[in-house]
Amino acid sequence: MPETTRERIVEAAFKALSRLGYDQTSIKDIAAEAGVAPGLVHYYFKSKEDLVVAAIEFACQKVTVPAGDNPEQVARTAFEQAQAQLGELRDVHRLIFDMVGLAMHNDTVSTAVRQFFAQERAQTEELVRAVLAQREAPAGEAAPIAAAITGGIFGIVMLSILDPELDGEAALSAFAQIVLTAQV
Amino acid sequence: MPETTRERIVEAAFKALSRLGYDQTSIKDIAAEAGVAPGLVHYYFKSKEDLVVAAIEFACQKVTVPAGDNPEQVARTAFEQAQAQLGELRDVHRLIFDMVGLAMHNDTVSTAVRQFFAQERAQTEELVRAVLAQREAPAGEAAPIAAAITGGIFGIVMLSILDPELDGEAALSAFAQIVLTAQV
Amino acid sequence: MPETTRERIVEAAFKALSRLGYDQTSIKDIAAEAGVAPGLVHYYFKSKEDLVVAAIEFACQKVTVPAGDNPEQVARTAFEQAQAQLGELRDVHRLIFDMVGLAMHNDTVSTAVRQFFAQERAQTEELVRAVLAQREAPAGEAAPIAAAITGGIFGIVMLSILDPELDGEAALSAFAQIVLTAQV
Amino acid sequence: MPETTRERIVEAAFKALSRLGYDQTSIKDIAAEAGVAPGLVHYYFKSKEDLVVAAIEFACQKVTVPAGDNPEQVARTAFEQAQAQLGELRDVHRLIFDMVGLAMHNDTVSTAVRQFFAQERAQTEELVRAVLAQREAPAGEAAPIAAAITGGIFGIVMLSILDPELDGEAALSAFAQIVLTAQV
DNA sequence: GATGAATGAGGATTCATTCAT
DNA sequence: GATGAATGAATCCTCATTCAT
Repeated sequence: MPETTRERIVEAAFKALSRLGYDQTSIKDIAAEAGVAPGLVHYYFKSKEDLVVAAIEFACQKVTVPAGDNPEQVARTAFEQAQAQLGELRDVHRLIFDMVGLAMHNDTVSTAVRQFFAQERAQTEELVRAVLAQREAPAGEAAPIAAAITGGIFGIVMLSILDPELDGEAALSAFAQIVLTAQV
Repeated sequence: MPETTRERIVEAAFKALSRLGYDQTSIKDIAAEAGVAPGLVHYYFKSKEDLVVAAIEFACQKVTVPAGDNPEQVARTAFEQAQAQLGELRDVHRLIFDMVGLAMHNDTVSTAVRQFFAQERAQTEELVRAVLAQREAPAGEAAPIAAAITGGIFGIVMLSILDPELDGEAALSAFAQIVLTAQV
Repeated sequence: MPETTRERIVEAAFKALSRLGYDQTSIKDIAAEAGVAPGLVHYYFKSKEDLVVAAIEFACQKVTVPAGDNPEQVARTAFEQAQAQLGELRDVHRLIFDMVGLAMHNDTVSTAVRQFFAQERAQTEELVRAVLAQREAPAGEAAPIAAAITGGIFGIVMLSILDPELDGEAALSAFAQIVLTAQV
Repeated sequence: MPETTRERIVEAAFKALSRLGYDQTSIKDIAAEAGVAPGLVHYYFKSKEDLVVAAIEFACQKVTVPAGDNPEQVARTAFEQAQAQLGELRDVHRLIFDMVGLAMHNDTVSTAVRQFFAQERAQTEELVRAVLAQREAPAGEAAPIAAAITGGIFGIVMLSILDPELDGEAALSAFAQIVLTAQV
């Protein structure tokens, strides 16, 4: 595994940030997690902020997209995948929601977080267009619909992370049915 | 308006936290905003954490609920209100999303944030039940549906706060249509 | 001795800076010298820079000026005083010459150091004018003469601090004779 | 120009130190200025201190001395040269005055700085002796006189570097007249 | 209730120096 | 000779918290 030191640090940052949250994670924590000296972190990253951005980008890579020929079918799969990721990508989600707070007050981080969601929205929009085309419906509302669906999924994920009592899978199921049976 | 010192501090905390974010807001900032000495904050609140909880509870009070006889109509109003609150309650939303990050790593705050969303979900669930009853549909799925709708709205609000380019109102409109025309 | 904590810190800064030099003196050193917690230094002074400025101003107060009726006589006394201060104000001089280096690269400190020398120059200029008047000589060149004399004295003091082998008193004597016997 | 790497580093150190000051100049800065890797600096110089000494010695070489048959005339030329150097050797002077602060607390640097001024003083003393001989005056006081003149010139240069408002040339003119018309 | 001085731990960051390649 | 990754100590500064008044 030809992993560079830089990559080790980014991965360590991702883990530590996801576990402890931005302001409870010190550079020292990250260095310890990566098994390097604290000073080395600043050799690769100008500031904590910069490292956080790299960690967010690392998180982005963990997100995968379903593909297929039948749009309606892909949409179903996407919802199922969202349910599966409730567990699989818990660390990514924790990081992202932690960063949302930071993003509201920090431009650099804001850009990275926005990119994460923009990427999600773009993929959803593409799928929405395909489904609308399949249904021979007008595609005019694809953008707001995609925003609504993306927002919807992440909102549900957020609630489910915050409240372990809440059945996230059931909520996502309900959301899937709502979306897939709606008249648009 | 017989506002107590304690209330002044809570309100100042709400303002400062909403504006600057949790870890950029110092007790000194809050004391300055309230016009009191820093030491006094700890007279009323054991710790910063405790004050934050009070600020979250203060934010909860700002949230209002639509009411009415016709459930379907109330639901429509609720979505419209959500759109209006995109602007009106921006400070509340900023505070809440800032606290989400904190809540994932801090039990005390977690409880307060969970309560905020639980309250929202409970109100939505009640409305969902009413609508389902009106439509003579089975009410079994009311809880997950309410979770999906609540999550959906807050997810969209979150995206719209993060990205000023995103048209939150249009997304909420699309979401309203999706939810109201779905077959459940 | 009704000395405030703030004054204790300034005095400690003066002592420590004069002894160790700017970049070898840490805030911790100063706090220790003052007998207070490190954090308190920043309670009174926004930054190390600010504290240094206060220390320079403190040093300024230690400088005294001779006075008298006969200008020529006052001038002689002033040179004698400069010799005496070679020992008495050694700490002030060490601080000032240490700050000269800093002043060349730091605006805040530059202002303070400039003020120190400007004050010296102004006093010298006043004396030069009085002597020229007494001698019934034209006063036109008072400013550059004052600059030359002030610069001269501090230059000699600098050399004498740098090189313990150099006989500062003798050099100041020679300088006094040069200045007092010159035809201007 | 067969400049060795070592020389490139020393020159880069001179430039960087003169521009930024001792403690604002990192080894990395110097390496960058020289176009070499940071590690190489320590291959040629045991420590930053050692490099600084080399830079001071490099600065010494930039200082030239007037020569001639008529001592009184050479003295005049020397003062004129001092005025010209106000601009030409500004970088040397900046470096030297920056190092004065360091020299007071650091023996290695102190030696180098002392040597710089000792060299100046020796040249001045030689000239003083020549002038005194020409005037057929006793040479006994040559050493303190030379110290006074050297200190005087550098003191004026220092004031003029510190305060751009001060007319250094005029002050040096006044100083020249004082020295050349004095009865010693 | 209210003040604000005082504490001390902890954080990000910088940097001279070392060393394997 | 030359590189640049790696180290770890040290620094300034911030801040929640305490407490005498």
